[in-house]
Amino acid sequence: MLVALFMSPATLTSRPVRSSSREKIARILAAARARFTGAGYEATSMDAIAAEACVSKATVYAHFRSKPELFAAVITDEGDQHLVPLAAGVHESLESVLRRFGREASELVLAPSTTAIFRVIAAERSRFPELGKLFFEAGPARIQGELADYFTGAMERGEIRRERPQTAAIQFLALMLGDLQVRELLGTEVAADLPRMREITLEAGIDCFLRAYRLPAA
Amino acid sequence: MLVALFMSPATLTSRPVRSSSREKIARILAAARARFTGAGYEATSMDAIAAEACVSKATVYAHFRSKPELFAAVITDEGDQHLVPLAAGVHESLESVLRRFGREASELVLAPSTTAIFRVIAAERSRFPELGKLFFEAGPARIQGELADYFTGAMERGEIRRERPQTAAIQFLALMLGDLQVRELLGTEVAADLPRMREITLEAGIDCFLRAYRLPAA
DNA sequence: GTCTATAAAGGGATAGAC
DNA sequence: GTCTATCCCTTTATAGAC
Repeated sequence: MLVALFMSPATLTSRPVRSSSREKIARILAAARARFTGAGYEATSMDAIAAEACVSKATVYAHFRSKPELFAAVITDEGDQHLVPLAAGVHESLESVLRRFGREASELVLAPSTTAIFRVIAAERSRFPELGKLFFEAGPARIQGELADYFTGAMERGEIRRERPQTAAIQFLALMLGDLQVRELLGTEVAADLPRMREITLEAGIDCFLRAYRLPAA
Repeated sequence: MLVALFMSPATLTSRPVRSSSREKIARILAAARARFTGAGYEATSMDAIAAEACVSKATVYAHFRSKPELFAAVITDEGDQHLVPLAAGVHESLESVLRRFGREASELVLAPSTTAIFRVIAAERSRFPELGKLFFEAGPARIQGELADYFTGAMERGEIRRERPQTAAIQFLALMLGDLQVRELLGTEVAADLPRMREITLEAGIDCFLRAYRLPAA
């Protein structure tokens, strides 16, 4: 009876079903993401996804019309998680901003989960051409843009040499990664040493960039 | 009769068979390479490879025990094609050497065939861990080593600032590629503009590197 | 060595009960 | 919406004739 006071008829009928359904969809997406990024698109079966999500295969098909559609949903869902916001304090030095931003960008790009999703998008490029562009725009392009905007200001303030801001941003990011992204994509056992390698590459990259771009303070 | 003079019995019996067999193996490898790099490992069927090589599937299995073995053979075969030899003339300027080497490396790494093989190796990293390492050692690592050796000499000659040669090599190569490798892997429609983008990235990269590393001539 | 034919298993997708 | 059971096709790999 008390239960009836807290649970309306609607809650007892349609609501629990819909709520449960939402959870199922979330579990399906999570399972699909794990399998697709772990084993690849073709090597992942709908059976495996259903099993990992603890639902029947028919339930998967009730929410996603087909395997390609589920894959697209996973990648799109990944969406805007690949942006590094760059908020420079007014009194912060150039070097300090670069180090902070460089570290965040490097950590994000070289994170195993990022590498895994990158791998599968690159692999399925011919089957899902639009997803590659989508990922590039949501990730690398926005990081570049963020940094280019900062460089525009730094050039106007006379902190760094005038050059195309976009070019400077691309070069800075390339220096932050060195060969680590390629190493990770190919799986050359950097995993254990990754944090150390990242830091070394970061410091050397900042040094190189500043030598090439820094202007003596007025 | 004349034919008999030029074709020994051995040629008429065993040789043609073995020669034909060699050709078949070559065709199988070529077909496998095309399919694997084009559609990916899982999406490529042994039937498709056999058909493209114009042999029966049983013939494929007569020469390669399984699909994984054929894949490994393809990647290994790719082998040492990814080295850029760096022969610097004695009287050649630093800038000229860098431009020549940078262009060759950039063209090699960004070639569609290289990108395609890179994609499939990265995608199959978990199933074939050793192939990723093999590719890195045969390709990027050797290019880095070649360049690092040159930088060692250039540092001793006082042409560039002293720094770890390996670090300088990695930074130079990163600057040569900018974001073009990532763009190509993801398929962001640079294909048409690629030669122009390569050249722009190359010049900007050399400029950046020289500003960071060049020492005034003694 | 090379072929045709086939075995054995797994995958995407759906029918139908609840 | 969710499940069980099933259809139908493709895939890897092999058997057996030549």
